[in-house]
Amino acid sequence: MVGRKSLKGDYCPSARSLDVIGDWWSLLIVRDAFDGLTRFGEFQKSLGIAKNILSERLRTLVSRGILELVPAEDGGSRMQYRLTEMGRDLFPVMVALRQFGERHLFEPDERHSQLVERETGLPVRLDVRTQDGRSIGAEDTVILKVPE
Amino acid sequence: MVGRKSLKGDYCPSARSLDVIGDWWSLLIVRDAFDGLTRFGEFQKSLGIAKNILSERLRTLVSRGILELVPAEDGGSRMQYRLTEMGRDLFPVMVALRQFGERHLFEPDERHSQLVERETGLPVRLDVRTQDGRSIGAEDTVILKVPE
DNA sequence: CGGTATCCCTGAAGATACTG
DNA sequence: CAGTATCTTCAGGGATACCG
Repeated sequence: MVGRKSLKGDYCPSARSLDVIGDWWSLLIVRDAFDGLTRFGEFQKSLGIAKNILSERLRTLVSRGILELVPAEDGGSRMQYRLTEMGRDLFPVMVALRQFGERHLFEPDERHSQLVERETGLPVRLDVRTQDGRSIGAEDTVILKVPE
Repeated sequence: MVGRKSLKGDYCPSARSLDVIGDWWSLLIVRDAFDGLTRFGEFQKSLGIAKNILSERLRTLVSRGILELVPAEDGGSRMQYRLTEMGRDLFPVMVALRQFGERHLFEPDERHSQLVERETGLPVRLDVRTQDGRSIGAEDTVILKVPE
């Protein structure tokens, strides 16, 4: 994506994810998609990105299966970009980024947008757990490598 | 970081996070740090990155408070890079990326590394919940914007 | 080993004009 | 409105040489 080698063949799932959505604009587009944006113009206005760049990014995201291009609901001939099921699986990534930002990148008195449950207004959190539900930290984990 | 405007002033925590760790190399360095790497040479070998680039990235990560440079444990005069507490708070981000990659970017028969609890060997998972512990999806949430 | 200093090159991003 | 087509710029990144 930049001047770097692809990580398609890497055995590490995180690396592959970075290869697919690891560039700045793509993540911001996905963020906006979670935020309900669907139209080319909406993304452009929100991001202040050049149209050709946006066009290329959207096309890439569609080709990777993160977004899909579907007829707009308003019945017109226009199309809209929507998150696929795969795209929606990026939700935890977005929440994790948000949580980190909230915790470390705002001054105490500084306000920021909040992610809450629609029905109840309760703040949304995210944590790492074992399969049997115990919450754990990085220190408690280890990576099992694939034998080369 | 690339040819783009800074998001320091953005009200969205996700955007700010991307501003701090949103480039490819930084995330891979952080991944390796979680994996236990601490030395310049270890990162270089693992990533195959040019030394000047690695040097600059490490310096940036230190200046942002993600990594810290501490005397090596072996008593020598060497230093080592370690995750700060703030850096360790990126753990959920890494796990989220990993989980997405595992789910969507590997063939069914393809093997990948695994993140497990050290003590028990149990796989590690991550999910989004409300404050009172109910697991929820993106559809159930909404973003409360900060009034401009 | 653990970097710093240069040089160069590529390609990502912006601006702008144009099209259906 | 929703893009495509060009052109240009500029900084990120690789290679290499050098240093304590």
